[in-house]
Amino acid sequence: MILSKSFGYALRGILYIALLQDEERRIQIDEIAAKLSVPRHFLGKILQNVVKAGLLHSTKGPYGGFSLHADTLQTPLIKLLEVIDGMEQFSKCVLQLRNCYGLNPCPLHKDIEEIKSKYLNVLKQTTFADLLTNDKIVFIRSLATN
Amino acid sequence: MILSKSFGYALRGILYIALLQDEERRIQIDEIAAKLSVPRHFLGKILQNVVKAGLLHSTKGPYGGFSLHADTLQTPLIKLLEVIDGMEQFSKCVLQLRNCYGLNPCPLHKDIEEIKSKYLNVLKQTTFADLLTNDKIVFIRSLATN
DNA sequence: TCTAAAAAAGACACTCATATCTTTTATGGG
DNA sequence: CCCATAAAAGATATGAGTGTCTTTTTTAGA
Repeated sequence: MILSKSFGYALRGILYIALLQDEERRIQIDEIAAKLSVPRHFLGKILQNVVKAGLLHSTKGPYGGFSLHADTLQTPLIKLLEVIDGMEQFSKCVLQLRNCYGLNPCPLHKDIEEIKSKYLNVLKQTTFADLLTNDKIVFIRSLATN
Repeated sequence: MILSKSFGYALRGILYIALLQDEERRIQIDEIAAKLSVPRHFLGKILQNVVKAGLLHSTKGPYGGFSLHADTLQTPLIKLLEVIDGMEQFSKCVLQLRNCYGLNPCPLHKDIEEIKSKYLNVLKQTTFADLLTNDKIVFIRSLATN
């Protein structure tokens, strides 16, 4: 799997918050989990890490919940991947060989490096904002597990 | 991870056999596991599936071991991926959404489909033979876990 | 200060990929 | 036919990712 399930939950959660938050309202985990059909407590743990990483803000207690930081929408997806899955998949050889580089590349080295680099570019160049189209209703549908 | 550990073991095993087998000699699992530094019994189970899938031949008993079928070298890598990891990663949405297609694509749909398709093409177009360069010594080094 | 609401944190369970060890089955050669 | 060899098969273990449930901490408002 290219992206972990956790990454998918995190991304969908962030986009949902981005769409529905406003000055007055923070978004609660119960609402996100319900609307996206995602396991509530598991999502909680994931968003917790996103908060620690500074991509989300959270407050406890009544009227609490999650909201985006000012600059989160301008953040590239790679930042989220770092937080959730880590970057090992990019640094490590696909065949998991320790000395795969330079004069001793693994048989798949060249072809796979090319794909990895295209993939990395997408994640570096795409921001959360780039994913938010203007048809909100359709978009929210596209976030639900359905 | 794009390719599973098992896939790496299987590919390396097949290439090792391809390089060192001849009319007289079949290659034993003990030798492969030792030379590639791969867990012996785990590799056994993996190659067993490769045999069932018809990409390898095996014989038990003295002078037994593994050998390639005549046409295995001309087989594309995708065939091995089907056997080891399955093709679900290509058919499923990266965010694991059931209804991701057409009018209701997930936010990452377009970009990721493009990468998947490049990746799929590499696996379809590359055969085992394509991976066998002519510098055998260096190549075997490139197969070892090291 | 008390209460209710909400995230954080901790404990535990399940599944799957990976790994190890043991037993069984098949086979070539004496 | 027996023995040694080698793969196949079965049982069990480990770790990571995923998921659930319970308890703790924080905070707004009465």
